[in-house]
Amino acid sequence: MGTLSLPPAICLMGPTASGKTDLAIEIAEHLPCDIISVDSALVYRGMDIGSAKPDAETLRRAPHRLIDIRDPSEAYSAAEFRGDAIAEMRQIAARGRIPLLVGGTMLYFKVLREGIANMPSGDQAVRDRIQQDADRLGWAALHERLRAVDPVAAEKIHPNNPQRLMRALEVYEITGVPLGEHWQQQQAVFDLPCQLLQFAIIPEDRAALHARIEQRFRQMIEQGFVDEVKALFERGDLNKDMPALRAVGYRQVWEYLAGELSYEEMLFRGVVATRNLAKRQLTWLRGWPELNILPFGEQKNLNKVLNIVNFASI
RNA sequence: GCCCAGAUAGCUCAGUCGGUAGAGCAGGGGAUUGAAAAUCCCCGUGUCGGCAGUUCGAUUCUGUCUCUGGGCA
Repeated sequence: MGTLSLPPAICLMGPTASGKTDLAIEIAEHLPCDIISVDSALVYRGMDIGSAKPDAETLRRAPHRLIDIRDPSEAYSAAEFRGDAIAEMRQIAARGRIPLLVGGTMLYFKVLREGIANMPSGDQAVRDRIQQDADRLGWAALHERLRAVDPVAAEKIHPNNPQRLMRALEVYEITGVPLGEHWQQQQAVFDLPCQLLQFAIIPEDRAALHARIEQRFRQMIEQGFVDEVKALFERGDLNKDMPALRAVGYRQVWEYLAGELSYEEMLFRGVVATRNLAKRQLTWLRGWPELNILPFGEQKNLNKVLNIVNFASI
């Protein structure tokens, strides 16, 4: 582990629609905490309803950092998140307060804890070039190309996974060093310089979470989700391949607005996409190290968190 | 009432020239290093609508009944 140059922080994780935000705000009312959002969709401005971003009133009472820091035309990344989050944690600690990291983007939590290899960020020009090769030769051929220069990565990446093949080829093309070697070079220096007290809301009953997800999606629609996406749709400079518009719900409403889906189909697929997301989030959480598990929708969760935090004497 | 078309996995359907069946979606499990709310991998026994007949053998052919569409009266 690296040096513990920062005081401990609290993490609150869990699948979508599990009530993380509500619990976080309660915690912030009882402890001197400042909230940092750990969410790849909340970073986008103008994406409020469909991302279940806390409303303006809530944000006034309990400010969230790392929300609304990107335009939907821009990309954000796990590596950027790590740098941003640590900077915010330092600031919060400097004021003698406790960072409370809340969200459902599990890769961000992982990268925060364990670090990320020092590699170049994505380069659109390089990606376009690789995509052209893929269109011409097929991804199977590109997988072979990767195997020749980076057998370690090729072994780990399935030939049907264009996104990861793309990234591995991109890193090699830009640096001339295989992804596999970058991973090797990753050192303890990347470890997070502070202790984390980790909590996760994990629904015991999947059906209950599914019900909540469907109810919430319908509620978003009632609150004007379609108009929200319509505003993005009509800007004219956005498209549905951009990371922001690939977000759950936004993609389906976008396709509805583009005439590719009926209203009913959009509703159904939006709910399904959200359920699938929750499942993937729960997969991350299963076997997550040093986790304090909180049941779904329990009043006692706040006390449980306060007790454990007290015990850890933060 | 008559005619036609259907009835197969939770849903939409394919298929079996007679040897008890498989896709997509849903659902479940897993992976996860600058797109991660992304991307990808694995998982399919179901009285093949009921009953009867032909047959060594019927989900498949025949008859009949029930139900659902559509048409004609």
